[in-house]
Amino acid sequence: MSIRTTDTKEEILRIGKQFIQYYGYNAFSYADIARELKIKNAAVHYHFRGKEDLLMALIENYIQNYQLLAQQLEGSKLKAAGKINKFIERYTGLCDSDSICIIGSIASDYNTLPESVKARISELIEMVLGMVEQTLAEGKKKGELHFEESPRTRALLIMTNLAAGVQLARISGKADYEAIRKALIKQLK
Amino acid sequence: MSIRTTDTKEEILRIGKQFIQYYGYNAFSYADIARELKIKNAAVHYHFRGKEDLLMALIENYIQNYQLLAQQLEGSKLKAAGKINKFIERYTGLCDSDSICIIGSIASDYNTLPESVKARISELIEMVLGMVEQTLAEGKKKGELHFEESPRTRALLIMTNLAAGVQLARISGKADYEAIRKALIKQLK
DNA sequence: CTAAAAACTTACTTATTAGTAAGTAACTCT
DNA sequence: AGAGTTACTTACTAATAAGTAAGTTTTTAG
Repeated sequence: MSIRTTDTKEEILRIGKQFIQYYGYNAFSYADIARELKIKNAAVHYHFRGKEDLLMALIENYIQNYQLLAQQLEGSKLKAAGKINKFIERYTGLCDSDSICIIGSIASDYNTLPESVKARISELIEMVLGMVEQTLAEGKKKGELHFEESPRTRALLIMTNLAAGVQLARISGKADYEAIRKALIKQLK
Repeated sequence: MSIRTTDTKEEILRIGKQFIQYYGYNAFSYADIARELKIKNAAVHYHFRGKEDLLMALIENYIQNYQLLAQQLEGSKLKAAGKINKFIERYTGLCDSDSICIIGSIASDYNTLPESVKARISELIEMVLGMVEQTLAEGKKKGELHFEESPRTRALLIMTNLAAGVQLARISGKADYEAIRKALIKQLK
């Protein structure tokens, strides 16, 4: 068993994710990925038959990643506000690297995607919204969080604030994102 | 003086706007516009030297459009809530045509744009946010609107809810947008 | 050590992209 | 009516796009 210092397939995923978050899905090519990793065009095609396959793989990664977060939160002693903050932190991280979340990025290009990908994105969004919704519902039940709307609506409000917040931040600056972030936390108290 | 039934330049702008809002800025080409209008590629280049120039023209249109709205609101007898509703209505309209707002669309492709365009988008966003902020501030002062945050922050929250709301709606359905819309209105009471 | 499988590169193809130079038709102004 | 201007079309170019077939190197497993 040898130790592999670099795994090309994972590197492609890493760069692909970076490009989607930084430039947008329809603004980069396999050639760009190849150039970045100093491999050939065809090598990218070897690992991912086409761009859609790469995107699909990234979506699967994203889903797994959130499922992992769900498990961690379930087994944690964090209060509801702390759990919500874990979601918020992900967006704050994006903001720092002038990137937007994959969902927000893909949302702009949504009508250019094949049905198979659209369907999976839909599931991903349902999952994330469901997680936030459940966390909010529990927090409210325990008296840790306070809000007027239904948990679903509150989840929608929070996630749209965050998704568009990072989009806005790279145009008008991080101060606006920070204002949003602080307001979100305060609103739940 | 002849009556011109179609003005190619305006048709190009119309289709360009449609494509940006439906497919995204980096997902359509001049050839697509030409095909749609049954003119030649070069005719599009004649009116707009390059894609950036077309985008810039659309941004200018957008700015003018909002300035017009600003004038209309200033001279109107609408209460603050009614004015805010005028902003919301624009997004509701987009939602109905499976489209997203130009700003949201461009935000995804922001890092692929030349500095000149970036700067103008920045100004556009400042203008829109400023308008909403001012409306909110006046409404609060008159006791017509109620919210905790600063007018700027509240404007950020509303506009990000709307921008990402329409993005979300074409993936997860219009019901989610409607929930957001109603919550926004209710929150200000 | 060796065969097969995995991970590539080389060398293409076909389609699309943005863009332009040169020509033509139509309108408009005097 | 004729000259200039406007609004195009025709016919390209050069660059980039996705994708693939065939060959080569590297790794792994027996």
